[in-house]
Amino acid sequence: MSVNQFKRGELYSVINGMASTAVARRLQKNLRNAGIDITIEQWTVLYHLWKEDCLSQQELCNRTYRDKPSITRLIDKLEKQKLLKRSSHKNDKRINLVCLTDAGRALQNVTLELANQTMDEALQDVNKEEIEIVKRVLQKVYDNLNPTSPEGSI
Amino acid sequence: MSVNQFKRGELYSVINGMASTAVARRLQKNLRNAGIDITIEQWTVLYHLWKEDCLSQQELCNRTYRDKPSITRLIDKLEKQKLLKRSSHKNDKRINLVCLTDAGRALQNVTLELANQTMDEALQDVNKEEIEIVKRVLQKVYDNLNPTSPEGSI
DNA sequence: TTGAGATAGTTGCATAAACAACTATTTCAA
DNA sequence: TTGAAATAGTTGTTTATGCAACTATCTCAA
Repeated sequence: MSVNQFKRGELYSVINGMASTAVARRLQKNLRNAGIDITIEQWTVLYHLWKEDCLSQQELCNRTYRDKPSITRLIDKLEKQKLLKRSSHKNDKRINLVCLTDAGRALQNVTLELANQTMDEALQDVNKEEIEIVKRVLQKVYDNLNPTSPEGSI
Repeated sequence: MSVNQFKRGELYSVINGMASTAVARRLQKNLRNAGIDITIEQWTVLYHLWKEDCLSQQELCNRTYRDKPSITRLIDKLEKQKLLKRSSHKNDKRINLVCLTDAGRALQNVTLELANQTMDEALQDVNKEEIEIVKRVLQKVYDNLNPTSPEGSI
């Protein structure tokens, strides 16, 4: 018999969606209220470029857990808004390097502050230890379902 | 200073998406492999009807954490597939009662088994206590961001 | 009694997701 | 050396989301 056979239906709802959707909506709202006109999905791409600029699209796929078509289209939009720019890799013409523009870099501080604020709202009255457990469990869930994923990268 | 000021950027990624996306993709794949041609979003609607049949669309919104247009369209699709049926409320003509058909009821056992199986895959090597903490924290996150939400309903 | 406001549901528009099928380039082994 | 397989990226199709604006019905207080 399954170890987790109790109330798994409910568990599905918990892990899948409700909290993450609420957080996403709130961050989107906070961005909008600040007059910043990007979606959270676009923000996520920028976030990874702020951590390390000039990544390939494939690398952005790995880091954002999205598939290649999704990244292609997100980058299309961000390039149209002049927040980043595609350029060819010197030695490998298959690869697009995606680099921030000044406008893209300019969004970093404001939006990270908004994201932090959003997480503060979300995590009121949740203590550090509990947060660590949630992080570890959700990472474990991910790894269980993606055996060959890049290790521990969040 | 914020209580949760450590690595909140990473936290965002954890709570928002990566695990829930992985679970959703896996469940979708398991459904597909079993030859069952519905999306997980559609499945979620059916799930709540299996728990309690003949709910209003508004009630389905509350229970699935989706907005009204989303539910309208999911129900459009499910009605087209003859898995459920809209009917008018006797006393209040604004309300659509959404009830399962025999075909809709027939999917219950098979797909719940697949969902349980999926959650077992996802939660390998995660113990009960940790799961309870994750449930509690994510519910807390949701409540923090949705002050007037229906209590504890998962 | 009536009409303003609340509630239930629908439609339109923009964005994003998954998946399959496609092109271009590179790698590597026979 | 060359060509099959691998890798990087794009396009098409279907489905779903959020938000705003809309219609229909109901409630309740002046």
